[in-house]
Amino acid sequence: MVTLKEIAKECNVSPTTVSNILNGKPKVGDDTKQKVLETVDKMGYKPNYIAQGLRRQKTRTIGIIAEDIVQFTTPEIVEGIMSNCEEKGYRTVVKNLRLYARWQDTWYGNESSYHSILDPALQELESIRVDGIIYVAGHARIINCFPQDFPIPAVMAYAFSNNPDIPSVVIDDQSAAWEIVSYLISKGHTKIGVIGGMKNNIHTQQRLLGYQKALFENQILYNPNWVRYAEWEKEGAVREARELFKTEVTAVFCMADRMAGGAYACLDEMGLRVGVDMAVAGFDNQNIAEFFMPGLTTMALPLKEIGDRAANILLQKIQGGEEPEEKLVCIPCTLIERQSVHQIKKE
Amino acid sequence: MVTLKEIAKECNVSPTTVSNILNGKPKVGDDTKQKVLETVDKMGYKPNYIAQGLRRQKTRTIGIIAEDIVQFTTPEIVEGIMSNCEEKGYRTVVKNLRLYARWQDTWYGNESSYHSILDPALQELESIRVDGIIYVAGHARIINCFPQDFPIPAVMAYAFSNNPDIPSVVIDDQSAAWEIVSYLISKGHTKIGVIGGMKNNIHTQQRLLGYQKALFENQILYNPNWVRYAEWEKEGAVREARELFKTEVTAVFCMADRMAGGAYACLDEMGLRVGVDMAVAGFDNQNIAEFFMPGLTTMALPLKEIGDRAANILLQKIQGGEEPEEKLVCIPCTLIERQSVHQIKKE
DNA sequence: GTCGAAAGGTAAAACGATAAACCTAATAAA
DNA sequence: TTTATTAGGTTTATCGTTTTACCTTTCGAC
Repeated sequence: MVTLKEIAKECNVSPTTVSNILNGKPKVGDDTKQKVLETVDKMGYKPNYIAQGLRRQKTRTIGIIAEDIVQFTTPEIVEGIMSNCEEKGYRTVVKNLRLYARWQDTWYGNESSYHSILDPALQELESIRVDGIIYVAGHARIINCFPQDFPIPAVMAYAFSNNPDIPSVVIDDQSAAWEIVSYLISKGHTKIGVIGGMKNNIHTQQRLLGYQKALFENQILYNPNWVRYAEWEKEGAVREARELFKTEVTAVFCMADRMAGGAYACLDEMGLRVGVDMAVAGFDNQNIAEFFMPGLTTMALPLKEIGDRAANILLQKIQGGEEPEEKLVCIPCTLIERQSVHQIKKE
Repeated sequence: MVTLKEIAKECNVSPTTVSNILNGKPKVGDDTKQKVLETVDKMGYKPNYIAQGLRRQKTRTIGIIAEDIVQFTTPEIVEGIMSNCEEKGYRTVVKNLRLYARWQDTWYGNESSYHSILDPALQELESIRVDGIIYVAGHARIINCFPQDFPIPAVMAYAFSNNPDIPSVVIDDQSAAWEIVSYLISKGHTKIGVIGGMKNNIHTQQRLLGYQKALFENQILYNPNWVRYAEWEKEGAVREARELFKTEVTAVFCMADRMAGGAYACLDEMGLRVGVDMAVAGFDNQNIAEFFMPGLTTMALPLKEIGDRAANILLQKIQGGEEPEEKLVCIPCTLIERQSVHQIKKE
């Protein structure tokens, strides 16, 4: 591989001059500059980022820690981070924790097993001397991932840090739930069931609040019997839907598209038609939603934007040294209207 | 950040000794070793991979070039690469070309626009001084991505290189198509339609060969009128299915699950039931397949294994210097049986 | 004619680790 | 006794850049 020094020798100048030219420093003559640039091109010189990093003590590299890269939310968040970083001349290195694969879909390991997975990844990023780190969670919760005095600037995406110094970028669950439940109400539904995720999960709780708020604003009584909890998966949702659809609900708000799939399956069992006999609303706008028949009305997650904002905050911190004024950024979701929610007459 | 030199001073030994201890070299006394290791731990020393990389002229980093990381096949291939590399002590750096996003879903840009996207990514990986590169394609074709005398060891995943020195790891399209069509035949179907992808695409052509082979082995006449081409997407498949289902076919082999979604939609329009009135088989086992109603019988892509094998080949080349004996590795797909294919009586 | 500033450079040190060569004392072998 | 070997180190150079400090020459102003 050709080095600066070789370019310098070829042009009869010092390595310093070549370096100055390539880095756009002033005080170089036009003819020298041209000759050097030509030689660089001719000899196929590629700057050595390793050597640069060592000397500059800056790598222009951002570390991304992903809880699970095959989780459906992750690639798009990562892509949001990457494209923003790339635009600003930063590289990214992804470490995949494979959390859910390792915990065999239990969603929650214990704290010590978590740290035995996380800490080596963190170590590694420190050894690479990344300039900053973004942690991409698979689902929202409060995570104890960065120690109190963590030396590298960091940002959380899609979850909260228990360390108050770390900014977090999350979705606005409550408003999103409010929006889609309000939509159901606008279509004439007043008896609206809910199939939530895990009961103590932040997504579930916030979305339930949004549901309650929408009901309250429309003076609809909140009936706790119509609120059921599955485990974010289709099977549990089928089970809960069977019970729920014994009641007089005309619509159901499922807190995940996968669970809406369970509601569809249950209705199919019962010989009822989605969007005709029962309205179903989802959440996530996972790619499966458009293949449901009829298409699932749902809330689209602003995944790419989450990554984008997280990167913005981190890079601002790194480049300008400024702390963001808001430590918690909530991004709104978007209603995607398909055919699973029908209009009914008000009673 | 604490350095080797500081550890050395603290322990009254030379930096070399500390380095030797940390790298497991022989010729160090047990007491010195223990003292150094304690100090390393106490002072929180993290080796500087940047400095290591510069001195060793090896970064233990593999570059991954992804055509599009949000393409459904990509994350799992990448995960396969990452977990294999991690196991062997290699890091990975992902560059996302965002090809399909940039080409606005046309699937094919022209050669010069392609290189204006690829070349900077390649340059960047060279500047990082990666030890090797894996190119992860979004769909199979012959790609002109590495120049003839490319100086860094490289491997293609999910597509072919036009440079014969570069090994490729791809799926065995023909056998997979043969397997699922044979399955249809085993269920009594003899009039089997096909909805393929783009006509000149390698996947399409190979899968068609598998289809023909299965027919031939069962002495079923090949009827070209039953073979239609959509563009890998649902909408085109609906269009083609409308025509196809005017014929006497009892089953259809769709070369992508998304297109099977189109067949489902068309059958729904016509008031026919999948898995009862018409058998539908897919390809990909994309996550949507299990949410189809009834569940879609399809071929699962060995994505993780593709990544795993590609990494194996690359690392062997890097570590041992051996060229792989086979330049083209085909990985078989797996039949996933759900409910979209029913048994019919033979005539 | 001298002083100051600017233009256009160069030399040497440094970033943090490691490889290669070298050193010393103790022990073993001849 | 002499020589060789080994254990347990140390010294020095080096990887490819960039930074800091320094050096000329030229030109314009006074």
